[in-house]
Amino acid sequence: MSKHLVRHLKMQSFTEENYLKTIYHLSENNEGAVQTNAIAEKMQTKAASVTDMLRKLSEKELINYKKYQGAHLTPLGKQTAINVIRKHRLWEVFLVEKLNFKWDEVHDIAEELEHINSPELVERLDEFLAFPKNDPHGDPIPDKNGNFDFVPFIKLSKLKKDDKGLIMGVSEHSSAFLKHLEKLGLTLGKPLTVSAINDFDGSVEIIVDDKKTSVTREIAKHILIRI
Amino acid sequence: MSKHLVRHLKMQSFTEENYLKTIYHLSENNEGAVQTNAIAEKMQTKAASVTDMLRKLSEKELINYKKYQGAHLTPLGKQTAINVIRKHRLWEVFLVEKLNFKWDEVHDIAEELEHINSPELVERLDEFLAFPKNDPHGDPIPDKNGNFDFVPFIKLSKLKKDDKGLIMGVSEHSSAFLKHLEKLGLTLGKPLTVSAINDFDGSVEIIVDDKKTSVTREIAKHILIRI
DNA sequence: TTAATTTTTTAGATTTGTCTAAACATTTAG
DNA sequence: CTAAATGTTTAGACAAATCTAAAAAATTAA
Repeated sequence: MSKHLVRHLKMQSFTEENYLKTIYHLSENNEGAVQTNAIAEKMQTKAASVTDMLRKLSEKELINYKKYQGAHLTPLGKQTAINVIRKHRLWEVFLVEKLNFKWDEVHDIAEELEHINSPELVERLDEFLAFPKNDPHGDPIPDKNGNFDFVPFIKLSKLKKDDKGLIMGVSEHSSAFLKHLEKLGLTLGKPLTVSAINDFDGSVEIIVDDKKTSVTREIAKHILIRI
Repeated sequence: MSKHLVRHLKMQSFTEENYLKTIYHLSENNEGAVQTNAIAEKMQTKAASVTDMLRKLSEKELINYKKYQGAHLTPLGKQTAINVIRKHRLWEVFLVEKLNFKWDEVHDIAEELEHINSPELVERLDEFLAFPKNDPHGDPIPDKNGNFDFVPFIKLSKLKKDDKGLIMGVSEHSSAFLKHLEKLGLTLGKPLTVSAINDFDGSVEIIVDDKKTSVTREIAKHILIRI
């Protein structure tokens, strides 16, 4: 890594930050230690590379790690991860609100911007954007102390016939997925009603804007609803 | 360098981009080949490291380089350098105009932002900022084709007694330098008159806002004037 | 509870960008 | 026009992050 990127005191490389972020996301769902292979898969790398990095992060006291036992974040590592996530989501808001990008175009750019290291920049950006609570995909933006404004939600795939709700977010950020939702009129804040659930394949039939449409069970799992 | 930063087709690392930018700036003043030591000094690195990098950039056809003969940019290398400079200056405008940073606070942050790789982002940022012609230090911002809107200027150190002009820019971006100018009321666009030049040390006495002040010859060299 | 399978780690290489020390070229001065 | 000084390159090493192939540990299943 070039010396030109080296930061001030708590130096974390882009790569280290990406590992911490991945470990954070993987421990969001199932509590407990995060496994080497799970990290490798998420980061599109090899288990051997992950092992090397886990040892390094452990030496820096960013994670707790013992051989064959997986990893979990220390308070310092968690704080670092949340800060990267905060930056990612704030930049996404900027890209959509100020530069008129669509919600399916911002993920990759934010992956780069999230590593810019300037606490002052983050706070001023937050202010410029009027302290947004959620990013363009509905994900909560942690405040400067790392606290999330937690809003409970249910996966669309868990709803029953005749349940109603608002689309609050998505748990998949790929451009293909988001474009598909857009085509079906499924955007943030939209009210919907479940009109039927297909016994055979679990696909969900919904009514949005008075129009009937249907999504596969796989897609329904990634649509987050507030009832 | 992490694979997470790897760009699309014409992949240039941050380091490579910084070398190209430095070579560009060094060839702005004195035409001809840029010397190894000059690059090493500007980049705060060693001549041996520069030699290695020059060979690499030469293989990628970003510079022309022959042993002991220095380097100069190929059209491709020049285009790459100008694009980095364009991004740097646009981000500086953003930081000052939108996030209310002072002109002496933006250089280091822009050094990071200039490497974000998204042509779409740059064009949208340019539009968002209403296509600015100059950055907060007066430097011209190349357009998307790499063309500069060239405005001729003279260094304050070259003016004679009773010459009048406008402050159009600065050729030194350190916070200390810029804060000093600010304290003297020397900001962009300010009209000034040279009231005297000190024979002994070359320092320049000027009148700004009807107040008499004085700058050393070294400082005067970095203040750019349009008569 | 041994055997098969999966997961994880180790060993050894590779790439990028850097360094120091020493050798080699070029330029400048006497 | 040599000799000294300056500038540049080579050689060899190192740290970060990655890889493949093989070994070791843990888990699952018969």
